[in-house]
Order: sequence, then C-alpha cells, then structure tokens
Amino acid sequence: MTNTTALWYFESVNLFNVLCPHKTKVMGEKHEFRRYNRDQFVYIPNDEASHIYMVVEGRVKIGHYLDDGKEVVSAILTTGEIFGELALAGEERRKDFAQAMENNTMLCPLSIDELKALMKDDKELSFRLLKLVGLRLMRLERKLELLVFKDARTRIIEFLKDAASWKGKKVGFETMIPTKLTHKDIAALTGTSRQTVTTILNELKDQNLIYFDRRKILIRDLGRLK
Amino acid sequence: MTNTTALWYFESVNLFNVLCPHKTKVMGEKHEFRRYNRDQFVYIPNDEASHIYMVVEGRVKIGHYLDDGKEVVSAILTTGEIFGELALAGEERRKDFAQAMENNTMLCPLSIDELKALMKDDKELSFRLLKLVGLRLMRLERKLELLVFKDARTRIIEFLKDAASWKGKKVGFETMIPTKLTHKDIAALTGTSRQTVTTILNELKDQNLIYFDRRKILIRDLGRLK
DNA sequence: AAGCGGATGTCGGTTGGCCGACAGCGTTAG
DNA sequence: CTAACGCTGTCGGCCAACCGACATCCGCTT
Repeated sequence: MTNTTALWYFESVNLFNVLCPHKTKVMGEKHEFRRYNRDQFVYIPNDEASHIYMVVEGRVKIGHYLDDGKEVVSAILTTGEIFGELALAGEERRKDFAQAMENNTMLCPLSIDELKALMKDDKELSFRLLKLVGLRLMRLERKLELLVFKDARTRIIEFLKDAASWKGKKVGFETMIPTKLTHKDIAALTGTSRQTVTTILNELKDQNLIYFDRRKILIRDLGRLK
Repeated sequence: MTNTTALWYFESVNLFNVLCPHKTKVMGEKHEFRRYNRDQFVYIPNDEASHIYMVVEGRVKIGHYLDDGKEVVSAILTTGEIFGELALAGEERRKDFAQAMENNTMLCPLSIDELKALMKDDKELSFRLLKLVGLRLMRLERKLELLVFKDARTRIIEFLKDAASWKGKKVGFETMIPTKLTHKDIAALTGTSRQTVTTILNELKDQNLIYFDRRKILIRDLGRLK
C-alpha cells in the first residue's frame, strides 16, 4: 500500500485515513465501498449533495454541462483522490456530475451529516476538512493562472509535470507515467483542443523530450522539459 | 448599516458578525482596526500567513506577480469583503499580495491562531469557515468556466451582472453601479485587455444597454443585457 | 476475422482578441 | 493654475490556437 499512502499524502489531508478508524468505530458495519460500472453516474447536477467520496479503484470523471449541452471535464480522478467536497462547504445540490469511467470503479462514500457529527467530537477533523477545501482552492488558483496567462504548449507541459510528480515513477532521468488518458481528455484538462494536444505531444516527441503511446507517457528528463 | 448587512449576507457566512462579539468578549481591548495608505501593502508574497482580514473601509487589491514581474490582479475588494482566507486553510506563507488602493483604507484583522482557539469552543464557527472557503471555491470555479469557455464580451457582461447584483441599486428597470474601477481594472478582473473593455463597453453604450462615466455604470435593463 | 467506433495525426482556413501606437481628456498634485 | 500623468478611445497588424475535414490506425466486440 506504499503507493496509496503516497497518494494520500499528496492530498495533504489524510482524511480517509483518519476516518476509516472512525467509521469502523462510530459507524459500525456501514464501512462499505460502492461499486460502479463504466459511464454510471455517481451523481448528476441537482442531486442532493449528501456525501463526499474517495476513489478506491477505477477512474471518475468530474464535469458539468454548458447551456448548449456540451460536456466540460474539470477533473479525472484515480485511486486515493477525493471528490464532492463542495458538499461539506455548503453546496446543497450538485452543480457538477461525477461519472465512473471504468467497470468496477469502487468508491468509499462518506455522509456529510455523519461528518458534521464527527466534527463536534473531533476538533482536529475540522482543520483537516478546512485544509482539504483550501487545498482545492489553491490548486484551482494555479489552474486559473495557467489557463489565463500561459499558452497551450506551456499548459500541456505543466500538465505533464504535474502528472509526473503525481503518478510518475522515476527511473534514472526518465519518468514513466502510466495513463489511459486520451488526447481528448488531456485537452479537456488543459483547456486546449484535441488537435493541439496531438500536435504538441508529437513536437515534444520529435525533440526527444518525451515518448508516448496509448498507455503511457515517458518524460526523458524532467529538468529539460520546458 | 443596512447596506453593510447586505454585503455580509452576500458573503454567505456572517463571519465577522459572529466574531466581533467574540472579539470583544474573548479578546478584550484588542478590537481595533488597522489603517493603511494608498499603495501600502497589507502583505506580500512570502509573508507569514497569520491573519485574515475584512475590509471596513476603502479598497484592497489582491494579486500576484508573474515570473516576468508583471502584476496579475485577482480581485478588488471593498467594504464587507474578506480576504486572506487561505491562511486558515493551511497556507503558511502568502503566495499573493494585498495592497490598499486608497488612503484611509481600514481593515479588521483576525488572527488565525485566535481563530483556531475559538474553533474549539465554537463548533458553529468551523462550519462557517468551511463555508467561507467553500464559497471562494465555487466562485473561482465559475470564474474559471467563464474565462475558458466564454468570449470577452460575455465575460464582461457577466462581470457587469455580478457587480450589479453585488453593488447595484435598482431604480425601476435600471441598475446603478457606483464604481471607481478603471477599464484596466475591469480588464484584469475579466481576463481581457484594456482596449477590449473600452471597445465593448462602448458597444454596449451605443446599443443603449448601459451607460457609464468615470464614476458609475448604469445598466438599462438587466434582463435585456446579454 | 471482420468490422466498427473511437483515437491519433495532419492540414489550412478563419478569427477573436492582444498589443503597440497615438490622440484626446480628466484628475490630481504642487 | 498648470503640468503631468493616468484614463479613455480608436485603429490596424498580427498570431495562437480553434475548428472542420479527412485519412489512418488501433483495439474491442460480436
């Protein structure tokens, strides 16, 4: 579980680590995961915002729909990542959707009500939750800055670096990122177009800064990638 | 104070309203405001993030600097608005700056340490703080969506609508927004250029959808503005 | 094994809006 | 009062990157 622990660390608030003991103690037998199939929705806009979730297995797409019905992807989450946290920051009905991207996606749900109850006994928990939401805020600010002030190439490179530090395995100078993300996915996550992603990734490949195929991205040298 | 109350309501978490009694009780004589002069910094990047602030009077610019030294404005705050809240979400050193825009800008500072101490006695406070940060998150998500998926005209119009609902005084169909924001300011807040703001505002004026001069913006009919 | 849907690769045409430049215009400081 | 600086207004050049179109290519499904 070393890897999962690292993921939790990255979340910077080891929320579920704290809560799973709580759950077993306080919530008795309700300590279960939920299973989802590919394309199944965890929640959709206007659903009651009653839980937050941690991804145990599989992938979850977070996004919402524009007026014209077009889908906007704001995040694609994997093992160890938390979503739905706006529910505990006062959101009553979902504004976004969460959708499983793979069969057998396993989620650990956590009821807001129970969480609030726990907060009364556990002062430390309040800080952790505050940090969780605060961390989201900081990340979003970074994303905003990238999107507004950096060109497509820079955004994609920053995305690669993030992914590398987050999921990458280092071997010498090279960093290997196993990923099922399509160019379309990367485009959505970096605010660029599908074609631009393809072009820029191939540019980087030609310069031998990266290599990639359909299941991984390999960064030759993180220091040289810019 | 009706107006100020309305502002607090908009903040959705009546934080300082709750805390001022606390302060007078818990903090005794420390219930003071701080005064700043035009262009004086409240904090700058790398300062210790030890307080959050509410604007009592005047205006405060929040922003940060890009690598090339260019200034990025992320918000311009007036009476009743709160800033520096990342400090209570785990930020240790400021990443942004806060700068008074007018002489005699008055701020009400609130120490994070004291706040944390208060949180232990006041379970309601934890929720409020969570809501405060959560609200920021929601707003930022909206801003992100506007910046990425909407064109400059739409962004500026949305900005006008926001300002109207926030600071506007309705008189019949018309909404009057008193403001000292320059086109440059509006450009920074909407992620556009100064020239684009000037052009679009004048377009809207020509279409008689708005009127404006150097100290106010008048929206003819909120329903028709789009 | 065949076929089909989705992913990748490549090409131009098109354009929103940034930016520099410059000319009034208002405010403000002294 | 006056100078100076910053704000507003307008034009045109320019370009990043979006988008449609189309040709593979891959891999899953039946």
